[in-house]
Amino acid sequence: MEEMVIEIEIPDSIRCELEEKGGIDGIIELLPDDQKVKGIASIARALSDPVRVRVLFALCVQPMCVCLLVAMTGYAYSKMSYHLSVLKESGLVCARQEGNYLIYYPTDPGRKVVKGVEGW
Amino acid sequence: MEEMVIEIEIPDSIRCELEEKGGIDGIIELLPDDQKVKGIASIARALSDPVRVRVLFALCVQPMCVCLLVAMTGYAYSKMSYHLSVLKESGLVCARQEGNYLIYYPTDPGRKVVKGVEGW
DNA sequence: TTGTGGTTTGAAATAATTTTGAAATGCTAT
DNA sequence: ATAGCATTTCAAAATTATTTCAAACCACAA
Repeated sequence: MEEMVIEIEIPDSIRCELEEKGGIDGIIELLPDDQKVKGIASIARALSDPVRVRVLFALCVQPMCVCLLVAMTGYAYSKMSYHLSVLKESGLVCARQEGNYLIYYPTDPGRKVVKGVEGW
Repeated sequence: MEEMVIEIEIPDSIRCELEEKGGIDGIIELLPDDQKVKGIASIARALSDPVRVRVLFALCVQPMCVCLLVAMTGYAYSKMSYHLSVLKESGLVCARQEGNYLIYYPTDPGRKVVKGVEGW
């Protein structure tokens, strides 16, 4: 059981508050773990492009095939496909095949994220 | 008052659901407007790096000067400074000067975003 | 089997983000 | 002034993301 020592110089107001919380190590324990942090960053990255935000919201209104998304946005197929793949890899959307068509729709996490983000 | 016409071929299941919602234009009306979409994407972009997620969360535990953040993470000053500037430009954090030190802390939107994101 | 329509993939070009270390800034005390 | 410390800024390098177009793939129908 080692004593906690803060080696660096910082303003008193902060040192005081910091020591109450167990110093740097105390703060670190209050933070989400590495995996959680990476998960948050990776979902945020998936949402970091307006095209993908729009597509994800649209899919929450109703599932759509790629051609419909293309018609709605005016983007090229390959561009849409790229952004869909980013959303899919992040786990926010998935797809089912229906004949010739691939129909994309939000996953449960995808819907939850949209709900949360609407308040931003 | 024009009649709504959908020009493209899509699976019946989707065409049906789509027409109930007023076609493509109906969907578009249900979507957040351009500014809102860009705002969401820009906040998400600020959170799209694990360094920034960790820093924002840490600042929510308590305000910190840069040297403390550097001590906590082990990153170089210039790197930390860069990520803080991204967070600041996105409006998630701000800073006050205290003597020689710059003390960063979350804005209200910053705290709200952290709350929302904890559930992801 | 051949064709057709919907979708993805690949590679090349471009653009944006991140890292790094050195130099600059700005505050504070001497 | 000058010096010292905390922080930012700059420019170059490294990395990653995005766009584009052509080619490939896949399910289906003739």
